[in-house]
Amino acid sequence: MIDIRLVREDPAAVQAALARRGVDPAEVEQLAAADTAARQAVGQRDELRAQVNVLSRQVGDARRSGDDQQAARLAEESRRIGERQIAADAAADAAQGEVRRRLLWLPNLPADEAPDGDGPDDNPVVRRWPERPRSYADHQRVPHWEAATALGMLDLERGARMSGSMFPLFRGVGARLLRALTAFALDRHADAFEEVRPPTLVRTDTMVSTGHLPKFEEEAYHIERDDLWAIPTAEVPLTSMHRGEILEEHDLPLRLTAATACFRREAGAAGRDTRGLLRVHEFDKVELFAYATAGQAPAVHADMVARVESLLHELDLEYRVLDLCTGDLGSSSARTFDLEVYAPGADLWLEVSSVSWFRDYQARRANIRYRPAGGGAPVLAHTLNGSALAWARIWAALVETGRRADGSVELPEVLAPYLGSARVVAGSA
RNA sequence: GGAGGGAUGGCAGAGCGGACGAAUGCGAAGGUCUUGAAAACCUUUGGGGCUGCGGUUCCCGUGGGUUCGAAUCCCACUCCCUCCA
Repeated sequence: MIDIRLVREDPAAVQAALARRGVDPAEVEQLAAADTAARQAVGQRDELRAQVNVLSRQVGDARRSGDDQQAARLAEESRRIGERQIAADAAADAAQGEVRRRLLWLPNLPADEAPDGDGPDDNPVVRRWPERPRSYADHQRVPHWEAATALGMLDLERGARMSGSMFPLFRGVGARLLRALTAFALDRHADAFEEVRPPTLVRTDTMVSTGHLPKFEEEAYHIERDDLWAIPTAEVPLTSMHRGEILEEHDLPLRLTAATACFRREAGAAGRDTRGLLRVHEFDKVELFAYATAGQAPAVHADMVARVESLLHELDLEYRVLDLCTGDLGSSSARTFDLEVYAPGADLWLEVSSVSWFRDYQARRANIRYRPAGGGAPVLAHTLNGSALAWARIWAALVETGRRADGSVELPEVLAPYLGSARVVAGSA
């Protein structure tokens, strides 16, 4: 949620900021009007409450001094006001609910530095590595769903038999490669990030805290019988890890990393990039996450991007960094860098990480604060997160990039400690 | 699955219908004393909303209810602990 006070004090600024991402200024006006109405309703309710409280105290006093007649009279008067208060209560609750509903649906304000744009085509490329585009041999121009299936690393057909299409089944070295990548990434972040293994099924509140609900309900798997949601990213449970808490400033930045499965319905994505591992309903991912002060946040954000890039260097994959424009920025995010890897076989840039700074948008939903080192009132924390990395697509890019003329695949040197001799995958035939 | 017990401020823990937003202890911050520290003593020490900054309102797991008045009584739910299967 954005700060309602900002809407009160400078609605034009909020309108201007949100207009950059296509929000109708009328929505801000309606929110401001709802807020005004809510404050009035709450004031009326509190006024009646105050009267009831005064009379109740007087009833007690009268009782104690033995004046039962006076007590009964005061009680009766208080009861009458109490009856009016019932309506005032309902009005105040409804008005506040309306403000909250509107706030929950409103996206975050983009950072000033976030580039303007209408959609994915307007995202500027801020960096690419290697600087000079690589050239690829013909044997690398084979898509992973062919190359890997031939080597017995991937079995999409049988995966689909179990769960439907877009639920991949990895096998043999293919399965081991996922385990290797996860271990590799967790090891690389162990210096600064506490490793966590959170639950992958979470309550509704937990999904609301990050902004995945109510707006993106269609994108998530929901287990109705138990009213639990399958997480689309470890960001969801990690944000709620300290939900409702007041942290100490000296504990910040508080950094966490987690390897989990992630689940996405990919509603509305029908027909787009559906082959192989390009777009799947379930994939493993290592996530980086941080709670920080406003002052720390930019450096923490930059560090996360640097860490992701460092992994990509080590895996020796060609990649580029995009600065997401306002038209493509995630709803909760103020600023996001996407990292895309080049997959020569599919001849596509694949998003493998999205490193986002949410400012206090999620913290306000999740009520995550910290106490300033010098004392004083608690302050909302900033949250940040990024994948490091999403393995299905990395897996695809590694297979395609590492494919050799004889059809075998050589995986990066850096994975040797995790793969041993399996680093080179030859046909099983 | 069944039977009990519990959930109160940073922590421990009292309160079980009316000056209770909450005793007490510990912890923490400031002060006195001291060359410095410890000890001792004094003071302060939960969070949110609205506000004409004088106030006012809400929060004792969550949501309802009873009552003039609820941390306290009733109901439901969630979570924790013990025992049984």
